[in-house]
Amino acid sequence: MKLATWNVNSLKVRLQQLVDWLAREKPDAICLQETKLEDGNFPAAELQAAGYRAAFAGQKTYNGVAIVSRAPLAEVGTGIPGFEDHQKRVIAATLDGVRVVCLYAPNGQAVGSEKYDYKLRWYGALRDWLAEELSRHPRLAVLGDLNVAPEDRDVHDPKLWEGQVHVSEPERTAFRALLALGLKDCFRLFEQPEKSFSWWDYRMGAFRRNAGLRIDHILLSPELAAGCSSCTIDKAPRKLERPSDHAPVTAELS
DNA sequence: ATGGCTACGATCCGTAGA
Repeated sequence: MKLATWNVNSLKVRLQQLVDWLAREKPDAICLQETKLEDGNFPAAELQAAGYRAAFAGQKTYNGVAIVSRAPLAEVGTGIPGFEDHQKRVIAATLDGVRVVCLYAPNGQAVGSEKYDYKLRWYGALRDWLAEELSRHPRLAVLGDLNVAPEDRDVHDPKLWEGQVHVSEPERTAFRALLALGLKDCFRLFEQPEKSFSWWDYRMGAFRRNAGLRIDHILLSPELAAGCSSCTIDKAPRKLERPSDHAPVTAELS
């Protein structure tokens, strides 16, 4: 099984790029973030024509998540149970016997801001919920834009970013709390090129300079991690005209 | 230099992203 995640930064703008990517990479499922579409405008017909069905939870302008899958999607749920949130950041579904959780973590804006507090609260609620999901679903895959660069090697210039949002110690601690549940950072199960990133700022020629962060992640339960054979970041879509600022991340499972 | 793009919904600028 091939699973992927991609923050498309507007599915309306990136639909053709997504359809092209699906045709080329043929994943079994892809988790999308920042669709920025109300559910009535979700391009279900276009994706169906490409051979995929979808579960989605969106809103205008901001946020919005979707799971796009070849197999039927069962037990679809949205949001973190018990965590009141009008922002559409979470959708989960079961496909081919795998529980897939698609996440768009809050950005956090600036350390100490109200949005930063919300990010840490969101992570706390996420941890508790994933602990339950893991006990219910031994085959659990958590994919998405988690908006945390877990280690300094996930940051192009750790000195420049030191203490900043996405890198601050409380955020990294919140991220590690997910790993403490037994989830594995799939990308680090394998030898990877140095300076591997999944996001590059649109400004300052950041992509050309490879001035990026690795903030898009695939976390796997122990059972799925044991059968994982690869995890890669595909930089090709970032080179296209009008790209998303994020690249897709893909994992192969047996 | 604290900016520099991009998307969006609103106008011809503000908010947000990361």
